[in-house]
Amino acid sequence: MQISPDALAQVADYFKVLSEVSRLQVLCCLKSGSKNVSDIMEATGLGQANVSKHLKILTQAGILSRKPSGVSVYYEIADPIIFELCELACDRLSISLEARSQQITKLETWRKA
Amino acid sequence: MQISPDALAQVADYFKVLSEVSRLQVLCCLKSGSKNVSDIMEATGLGQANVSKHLKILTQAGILSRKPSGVSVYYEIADPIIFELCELACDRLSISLEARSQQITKLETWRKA
DNA sequence: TGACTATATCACTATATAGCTATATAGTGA
DNA sequence: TCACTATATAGCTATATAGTGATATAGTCA
Repeated sequence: MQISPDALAQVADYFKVLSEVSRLQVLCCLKSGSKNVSDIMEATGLGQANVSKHLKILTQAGILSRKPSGVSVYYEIADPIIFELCELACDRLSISLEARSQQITKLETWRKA
Repeated sequence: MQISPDALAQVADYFKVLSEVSRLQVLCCLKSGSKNVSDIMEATGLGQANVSKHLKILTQAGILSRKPSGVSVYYEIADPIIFELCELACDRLSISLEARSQQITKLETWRKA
């Protein structure tokens, strides 16, 4: 193993941030542009404390940027790379779904033979 | 929100598989080629039951393929895309490390001023 | 200043899972 | 068949964290 566990831990932490549905929902609803916390709550249906917590995690990971404006706070995507990551993951998922359906087809062919 | 939480859940699950140091260690040690469970145990230093569990998770996610051979079982990377994912994550991490060190530099410049 | 609103944080519960030990299963050679 | 080895699984504990309700903080307007 050439890569140190410490370095891998950073990568793992980064993926962990992206491994929660609620956070992905937040990212999706910010894809169209900057929003404040109330907007995000409405768009995602998540509770206020919960949204706040997720926003903090995403911001600390460098994925979102935080811009207070008057009494509210606007968040926006700081790092569009995450969408590339998500697309890669989606590609992989669609491939594996295809593979699965091919297997099912194969099984059915087998059963009929 | 256009994307259904169900679809996001699949993406989240995929990232979750990649969000554990032990599993990244396994992937790293398989980057050079197929290995059996004992080899993986030795390369990673993980316990047998634990390795077995992680291998199952990675295989079910479609990331590894499993090939029994006699009394042992060889695993190999089924989907090299994961390394692209990891590289993207690493790029992002190095960028944020850079940004952080720039901020520190900025702070120090400020302090000296 | 005080009332009001938006956001952040705290304290808690419930759930998920990494890692461990012990055990089960499967393949191999006597 | 039995003994042996490699891998998988079951049961367990400890830890992490998502979500919630209550509270704290900060900005705005009267």
